[in-house]
Amino acid sequence: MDETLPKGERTRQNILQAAYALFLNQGFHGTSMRQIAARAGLAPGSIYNHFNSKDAIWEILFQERHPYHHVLRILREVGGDTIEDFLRNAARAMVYSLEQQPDFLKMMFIEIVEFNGVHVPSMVKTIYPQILPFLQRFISEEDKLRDIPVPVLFRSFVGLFFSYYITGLMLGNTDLPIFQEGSLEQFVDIFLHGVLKQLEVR
Amino acid sequence: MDETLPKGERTRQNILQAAYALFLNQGFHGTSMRQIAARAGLAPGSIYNHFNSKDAIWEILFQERHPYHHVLRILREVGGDTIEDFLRNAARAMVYSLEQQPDFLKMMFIEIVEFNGVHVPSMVKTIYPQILPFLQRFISEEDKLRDIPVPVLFRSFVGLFFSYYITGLMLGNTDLPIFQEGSLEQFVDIFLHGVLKQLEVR
DNA sequence: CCTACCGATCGGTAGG
DNA sequence: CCTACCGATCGGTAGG
Repeated sequence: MDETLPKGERTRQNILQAAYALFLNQGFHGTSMRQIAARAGLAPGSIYNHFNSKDAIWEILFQERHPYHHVLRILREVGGDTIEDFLRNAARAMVYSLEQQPDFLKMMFIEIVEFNGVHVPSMVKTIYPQILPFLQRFISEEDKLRDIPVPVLFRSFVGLFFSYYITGLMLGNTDLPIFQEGSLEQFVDIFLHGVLKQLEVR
Repeated sequence: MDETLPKGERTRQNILQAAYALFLNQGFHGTSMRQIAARAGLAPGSIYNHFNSKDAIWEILFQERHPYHHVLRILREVGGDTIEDFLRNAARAMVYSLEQQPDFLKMMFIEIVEFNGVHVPSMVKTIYPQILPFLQRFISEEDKLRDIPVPVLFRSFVGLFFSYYITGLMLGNTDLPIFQEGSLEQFVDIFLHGVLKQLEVR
């Protein structure tokens, strides 16, 4: 934890970090304020010096730690001369992220299961301007792409990782052949082949 | 409700139906036994004549109403001369199901968010034999398919609907152009193009 | 003696 | 930031 922060802000961050870890593991309603306080090293009532309610903690976390921050950062940082390279590199970066913190997509699932998505519209308003540059990138290379609306392309690409994540969890930690290493690379390959007019021979 | 059932069984089914509806709307920990009882037309304590605990209710529901029943029934019932027709018909049936009961995939999200997937492995054991015939179908038409492991194909197809569902919720009920009618048809089109060696001209 | 269920209440914990 | 505590409600069980 950053020692240079004012003490109050440090405590606030401790609470957020504790809540984030607990919510991802137990869900929102499965986590008590007492658990959060204990993990943050506080007395139960002290959280309310920093947040008005349990819901308020979720609202902050959903804004500040929504997976879209991570996904957009990846999309911004990866290079690629062609749209194909760009998508492959982005997918590879997503694989790496999912390995590093396998649960970071869970934020979205918690919002849907426990809040019925009530915080989603305002989040979309925030995201939308940040998505436009990438839609632009698809549009600028439209000649290489099949005739599919660009927003659908983008949605389909993002959906790929949810598809991979949820089916992975559905298959569980079984040894069935259906669950094998490298599947995501193959998911991406199916997507690229489905989206590009022609694929380079590789 | 079936009047021919013995009264005890009828009550049991009322409880399961009430719990199912409430869990899909509020999540597991967000639903109280009292709410379930009220919706089933019972006194709060009476549930315990039929189930030992709240968890026991979830375990039954996760077994009996898991989306895989629905998905496998669709796959069994739809026809199609070619693998392409089969996949398109199956996808169309899934679209219809998602329109009729938009939340039926939520079961899986609740299990992941609120139970960390502890009930998944035993469910997979039950499913696996029922999946094999469809894998077989892919294998029998392998000559029409690109060189992708069949289990990955199947997983990718199932994942398509989760991808569509979750990105739909992420986009919320906004009027943004990214969310448009017919997107799922286009998702399926991308998948088919990504999976088939050649697509019929249409 | 069984089932299905009641009103009331158990020990603990929820958010505040 | 803590201790102490509230109104209410939690999941689960009592006797009849």
